[in-house]
Amino acid sequence: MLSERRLQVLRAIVQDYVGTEEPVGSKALTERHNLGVSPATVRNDMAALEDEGFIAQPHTSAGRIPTDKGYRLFVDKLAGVKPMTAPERRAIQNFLDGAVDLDDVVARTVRLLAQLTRQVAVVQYPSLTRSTVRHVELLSLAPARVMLVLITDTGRVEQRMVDCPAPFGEASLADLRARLNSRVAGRRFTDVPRLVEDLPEGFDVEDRGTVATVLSTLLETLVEENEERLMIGGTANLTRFGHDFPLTIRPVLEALEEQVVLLKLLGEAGDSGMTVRIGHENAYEGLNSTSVVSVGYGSGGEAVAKLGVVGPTRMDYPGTMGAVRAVARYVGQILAES
Amino acid sequence: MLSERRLQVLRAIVQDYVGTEEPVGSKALTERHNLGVSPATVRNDMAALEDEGFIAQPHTSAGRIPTDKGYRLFVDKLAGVKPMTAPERRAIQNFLDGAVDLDDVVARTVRLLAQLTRQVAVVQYPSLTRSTVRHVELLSLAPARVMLVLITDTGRVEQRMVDCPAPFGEASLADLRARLNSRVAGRRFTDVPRLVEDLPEGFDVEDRGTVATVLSTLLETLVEENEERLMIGGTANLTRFGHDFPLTIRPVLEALEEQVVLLKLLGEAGDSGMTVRIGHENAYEGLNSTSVVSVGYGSGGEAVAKLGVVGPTRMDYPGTMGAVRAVARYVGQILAES
DNA sequence: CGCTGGCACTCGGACGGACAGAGTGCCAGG
DNA sequence: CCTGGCACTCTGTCCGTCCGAGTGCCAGCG
Repeated sequence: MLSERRLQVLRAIVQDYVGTEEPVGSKALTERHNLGVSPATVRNDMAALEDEGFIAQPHTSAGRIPTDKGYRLFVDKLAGVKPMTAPERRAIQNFLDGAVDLDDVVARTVRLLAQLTRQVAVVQYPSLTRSTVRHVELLSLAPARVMLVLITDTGRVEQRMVDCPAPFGEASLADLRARLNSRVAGRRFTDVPRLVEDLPEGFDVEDRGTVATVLSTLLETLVEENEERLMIGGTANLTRFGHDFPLTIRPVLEALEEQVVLLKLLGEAGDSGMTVRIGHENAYEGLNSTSVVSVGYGSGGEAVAKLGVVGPTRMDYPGTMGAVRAVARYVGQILAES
Repeated sequence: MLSERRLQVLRAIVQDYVGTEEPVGSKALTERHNLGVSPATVRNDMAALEDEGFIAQPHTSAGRIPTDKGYRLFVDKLAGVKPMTAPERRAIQNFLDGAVDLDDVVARTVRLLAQLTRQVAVVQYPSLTRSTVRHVELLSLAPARVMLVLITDTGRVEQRMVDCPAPFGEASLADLRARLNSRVAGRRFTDVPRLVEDLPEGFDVEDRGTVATVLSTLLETLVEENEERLMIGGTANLTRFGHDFPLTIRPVLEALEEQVVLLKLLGEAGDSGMTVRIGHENAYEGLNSTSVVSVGYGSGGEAVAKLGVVGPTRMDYPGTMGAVRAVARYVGQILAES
């Protein structure tokens, strides 16, 4: 077990390194933090911390920088979450309150997060699978062509074109619309398949094919995982990443373009509470020199989607975590109101 | 006027510089292109081209690189558009054919363009203002709450929540829906305001307020320019930009995040045919070291939106223009089919 | 036993001069 | 008008030196 002072030394190293981006030496440490001991003592502590794998030196006779393991300890034990100041809270609320629809909420959230943290922000659209159905609408566009519109409690709208095997009258359509809504409105998406299972049986033989087609399209829409959408922003902040650009930045940009990767990343994060993945803790290799801070948000008590930021492992964890948590909270409120 | 050979020299300089990214000297030119003259002659031509402002040297005694003006001449007079090869055409078609809805078409187009050109791709969603209305749907979500869904001929769907000043019955809603659609279905967006002007007059006094509210929301949706959406991709290609990263790349990333800037950029481009904006020809300062190649695309003869790529001024213009044109053509076909 | 000051050592980054190579401009001659 | 030749200029690179920051270790002190 590490002594109290050694933990303080680690904390000081992380803080200084995050601030200066340069390896920090024993002398600078004692000058900037009054640890009450001499550089020589700090050197001994540093050697111990290095043995344990919390810090490393880029070259012999250079200062130390934290390792992923060091950041992990810092986040877990040495630092809290820095709460937003009152003006910041007001700014967040004002900014989000102006949103006119779901797209706008998400867009504003991305901008806000990117600005607050000065990092890359990622916001997932409220997930279909955890939402409930508000309404299902069927529109006849042509005799054998129906548009299916699905509206969720979070305001998200999905639409699909359905080519029917046989012409489908307005009356039948109205009938289907009514029956469908009476069964699924207000229900969770996961329950829908069970609820509509026997629906075709109530219809005339000639319409059953069409009903089945419509239903299967509906179910597809519900499960289709690749319909999970997300929005990213603040990529310009990547330029503040480090000195060796092309190599570091490229895989990150690539990862950000692969929505699948990002969704997986957010998906792997814990369901409740804030998750911080540091450097190599990220399964995706291109993000090995980044940290991801994410948290669920939702309109009620339950999380319907996640949001977070991607930044260099050398980031201000307390501040970032504070911003992410605060934004998630306010977005939840906005969604609950609408 | 420049002699034929001097134009050839300029063409050769552009081609070599695009290929190597390094200033090109007189000797290298004569070796790689058989111009039939000696380096000394080429040097004289280069001096003339430099006097005219088509090329420049980064330092005394370095090779020459083309200026924006040089690229302009190259694009206008010296190079054509390189057509896609047959396999490339097939690949484009195959890739786009798999799309399931409008979002998917746009997403695939972005990926495709980014891959083909190895640059940043920008695709604008089919514009509302130039489209026609396919259907307007009204859904009652609560006694005084209506959802307005607008479906366009290009498959785009917009929805808006409307808070009514007074409760609005199902019968009235159905009435409004029917009257509204009979007037606007199949019409161009720009005609809609005129067509619905006197609509509230046909309703009971107590419903008129609600009808007016719904209509004004509809009109808002139609004109709201900031609803012009676009999708970008291939930002990872920015890492191939140049050597002096942070400075070059940052303003570009910032511009790409400002959808307003991009929309303006595409908007300023000519309505018909392909537009190439080189370096300082771009009004937006952050893009002064980039070129933008854009073209309109549409489902019929008329363009409903634009797409293009953003890359370094040092780009393969013929190839890029070929790819952009080909993709626009196929996207138009896909839209016409659906 | 832990902290401290001192000391020798190592290494990276900055500085500066020398050098090679590429490219130019100019000029005289064909 | 083209060409070969020549002197010049500039950049990038290599190499040796030097300086400073930082370390590890050790002996001494409380």
